[in-house]
Amino acid sequence: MRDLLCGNVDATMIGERLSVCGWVAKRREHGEHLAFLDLRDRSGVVQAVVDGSVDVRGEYVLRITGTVSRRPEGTVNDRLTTGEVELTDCQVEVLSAAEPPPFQIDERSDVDEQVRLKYRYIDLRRDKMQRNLRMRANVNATMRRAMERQGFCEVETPLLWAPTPEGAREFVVPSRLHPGEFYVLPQSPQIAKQLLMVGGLDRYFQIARCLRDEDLRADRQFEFTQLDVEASFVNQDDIFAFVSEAVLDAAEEATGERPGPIGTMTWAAALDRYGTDKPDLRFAMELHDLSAIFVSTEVKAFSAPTIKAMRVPGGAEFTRSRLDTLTEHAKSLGAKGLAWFRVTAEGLDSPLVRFLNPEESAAIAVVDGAQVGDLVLIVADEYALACKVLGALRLVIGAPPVSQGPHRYVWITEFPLFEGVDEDGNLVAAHHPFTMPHPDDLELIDTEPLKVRSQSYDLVLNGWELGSGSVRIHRADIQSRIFQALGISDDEAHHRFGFLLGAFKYGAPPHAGFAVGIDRLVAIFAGEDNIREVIAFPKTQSGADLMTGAPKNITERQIRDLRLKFAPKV
RNA sequence: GGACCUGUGGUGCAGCUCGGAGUGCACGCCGCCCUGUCAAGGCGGAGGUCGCGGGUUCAAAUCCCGUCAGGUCCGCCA
Repeated sequence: MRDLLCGNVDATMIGERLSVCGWVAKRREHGEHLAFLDLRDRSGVVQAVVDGSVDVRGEYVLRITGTVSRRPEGTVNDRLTTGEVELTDCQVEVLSAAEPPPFQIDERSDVDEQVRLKYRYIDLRRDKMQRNLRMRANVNATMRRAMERQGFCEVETPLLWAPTPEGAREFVVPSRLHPGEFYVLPQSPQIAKQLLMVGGLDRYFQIARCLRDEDLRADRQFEFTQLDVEASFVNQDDIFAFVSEAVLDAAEEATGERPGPIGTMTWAAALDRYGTDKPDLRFAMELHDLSAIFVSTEVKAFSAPTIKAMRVPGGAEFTRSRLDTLTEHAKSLGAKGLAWFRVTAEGLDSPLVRFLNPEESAAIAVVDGAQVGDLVLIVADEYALACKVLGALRLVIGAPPVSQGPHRYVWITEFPLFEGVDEDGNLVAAHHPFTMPHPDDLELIDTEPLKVRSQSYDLVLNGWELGSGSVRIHRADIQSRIFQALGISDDEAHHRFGFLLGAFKYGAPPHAGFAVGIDRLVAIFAGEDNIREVIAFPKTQSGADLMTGAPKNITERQIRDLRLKFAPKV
């Protein structure tokens, strides 16, 4: 039907008679004797010259057969890759007529996302969406090659899985053949891939869809895609090497530049220095601890276990209203307040300054090498809250847009095994209950469980959590101690994870794994601050698909077959 | 569950503080003119439940209350 793509027509073809197919991107009519048509397909645009008027409108689908000709002197268009040539003596065949689209398909117009999502099939014609989805396909292909090269075997795992309550809320699928019973869609192939290790697959990967019925965000959809990895007879460093290879290959494919090796940082250091477990290393503004200086302070606002300070370069210029906004932000995150100190040539400037003793003033004035013109922000609270609040302010004040700055990867290691206790007083697993504790901390499980580090790790890029993984427990004795600590009885463990524990009885290899969030990875490569821009058919924040109308009612017949009934709305 | 922002011809925006006739801008659309444009140009035209409901008022796009939709965030995301 066509000889080549619109964007590939070039000067080497001059004189040839060729056919191209595509959509009318633009028409410029000059009376009844001359018209220009820009024909667009996935590769770009080419100009066709029509002698006489032509009865087509925007977005008509055409097949144009014409002679590739050099454009006349002075009419070359440098902004088009095909701008040197044009198609002449054109024969135009209308393959499909089109109504005027609900919005204009060009990169200049900024269309409301509600409209774009309703007509996603039109939105996808835009050059940016074409580029993003193509980049995503290339990233997938590159990572798949990297895993295969490293001896990994791609295995598909079920979408209809057994409920394993705990963790993310699961999407539930009613069973027709077993009324009253349910499958769930996997939050991740976690248990399946561990069973593949018991099954001797040795090195598994999958570009896997994961589903979680949790509230959506700019970086979270109900369904998302991971490069899911698990390997036997390996340690944490081996996993870092496998995953780095795939991610760095993907980065090189997407950006044309291969990043250097990915460094590591402990979870404790990340929290202490950046106030988060996913630090954005594109900029400094590290947190500093002034607790020792204020240990016996007279300043009431600073009578707290932890005093955390952050220098804001040039921040002395912040208006009072901006400082108030920052204070409100800090309070909304749970802080009691936010103390600010302008560093001026005459000393510190702050409502609190008259309460400080000279030693305290001096310490604040030199935080992080502060200079005249800088601002120092201080949060006084419990350690974790002070870090978290200042870490959030650090991002609000300093973080560059997603599309700017270098790509700074880091492995975050030694996450705590437990992240606190639930309302029943039981410990809560920070990662999942199959995570191997740090070998040096096994003795602390019974005495100081919250201090136990785990062999789990995250990959972070520019402040985004790209994925996480861990060395898994493969020994029944350790697993049983962990279940005990989590308040999961033998009976309950057997009920919930019996098939996995059963499998481990028959010879489980030591194994470890990881999963990389592909939506987020591609979004950052594409300079998008929202993963919807790299997903063909995403859902809105309320989980609706504006194009299909999902979620929708099902028929009475379907309800009857599934033997469902609905509780009245509360 | 909560906080904040947005909603005005097909699209994007201005108008909203400080109420006074659906007023304006750009793009698109329709008609006419135009033989080298490429964000083509010129002339003319059509197109509106100011998201929806209620309230205040002589009078509401504008003020108040509620609600729906979209977005950003907190909670949530083993």
